[in-house]
Amino acid sequence: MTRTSKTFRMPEDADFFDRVYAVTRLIPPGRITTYGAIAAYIGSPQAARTVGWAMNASHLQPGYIPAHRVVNRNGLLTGKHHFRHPSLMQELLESEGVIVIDDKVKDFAGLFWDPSRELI
DNA sequence: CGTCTGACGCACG
DNA sequence: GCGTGCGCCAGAC
Repeated sequence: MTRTSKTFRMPEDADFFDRVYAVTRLIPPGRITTYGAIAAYIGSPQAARTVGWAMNASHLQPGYIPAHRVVNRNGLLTGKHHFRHPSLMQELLESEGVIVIDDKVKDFAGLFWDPSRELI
């Protein structure tokens, strides 16, 4: 029997940013998701932009937040300029086996990790 | 308090 | 395929 989803309970009192970070931490290495998918999962399907804003402050949060695993809906590494070096986002992804060509994730569909589908 | 700016995404022309 | 406008949430000024 294959288990493709994991149980996960979002803290009731978590604010928007905390919810974003909670989901982002659950993205498995070598997989990717999108700003919009995270926004939709935490109940604000039109707040993809705000998810990006949250990523901008992710390095100030306690613990490790794999922000490099979040790309835009086309698989583009739109957040690369916010890492210590513009190439770091791609390097982190490639270290996990993700191929990036021209700032775009290869096999985006196959690597896409949708919290709405993976988390219960 | 008003206004602008985003690591977005969608509708529309 | 490209430009424009808007909602979403938060922070800067």
